[in-house]
Amino acid sequence: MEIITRAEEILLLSVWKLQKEAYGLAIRRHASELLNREMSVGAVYIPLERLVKKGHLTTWESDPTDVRGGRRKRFYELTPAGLAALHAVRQIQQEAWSDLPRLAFDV
Amino acid sequence: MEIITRAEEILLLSVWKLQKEAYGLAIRRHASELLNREMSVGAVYIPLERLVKKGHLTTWESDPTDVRGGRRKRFYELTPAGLAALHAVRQIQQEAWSDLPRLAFDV
DNA sequence: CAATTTCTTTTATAATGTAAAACAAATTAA
DNA sequence: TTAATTTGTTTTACATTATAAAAGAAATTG
Repeated sequence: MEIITRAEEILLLSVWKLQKEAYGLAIRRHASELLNREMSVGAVYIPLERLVKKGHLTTWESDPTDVRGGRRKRFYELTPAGLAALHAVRQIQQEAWSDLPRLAFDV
Repeated sequence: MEIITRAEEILLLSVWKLQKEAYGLAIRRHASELLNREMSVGAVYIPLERLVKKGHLTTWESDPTDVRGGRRKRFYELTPAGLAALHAVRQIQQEAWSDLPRLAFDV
């Protein structure tokens, strides 16, 4: 199992969280909130495309809705492989953060 | 606060964990165990050097010991800034992993 | 059909990650 | 006293990932 990067983790979790509203700009907004800084558009779409290619996400283009102007949305959904990758990284994190000794400062 | 990468997180936590034994190859061994794969030498020393430059680690070269052959060790220690960076990333992780809805599969 | 809105794609570059090779400093053996 | 061995670090060269900014597309509204 290839370990995912932090950007990939945040994007996969954003897709998971947003469920039926997981499209590019909404993912960008959510991920930006998690990170407390505005992500650029490219910093979202390019990793998303990579995650699709790796099989961690599926994607499709929506039909136009009659609710708004603007271009069609591209939606994303987590695959079982994507979920497995998240579980794997979670496990590593928990292991890495366990049994840390006291420090000389700021304990 | 610049968010650290996963490699940086693993290396900082390894330094923290190893305490007085935090030198290059020992860090490599520990981080490799955490990730369940052998990290190359460069994959450790280069990010370590970057972390020193960013102020997240301090480093110094040991005196030779009379216990073994081999070159002197370069030790590393976490700085308060490094600890703060770890706390920051930890907080983001906890937020990102909270309140996730049920999935259609493998729940 | 021009203007506006919402959204995605592309481009170009910077930063990070990695393997492999080279190099260095110590001890031990011949 | 030097060759061999051991342990460790540094350098090099390249692949992958991250990012900002610009461009392009598809929809609605005036």
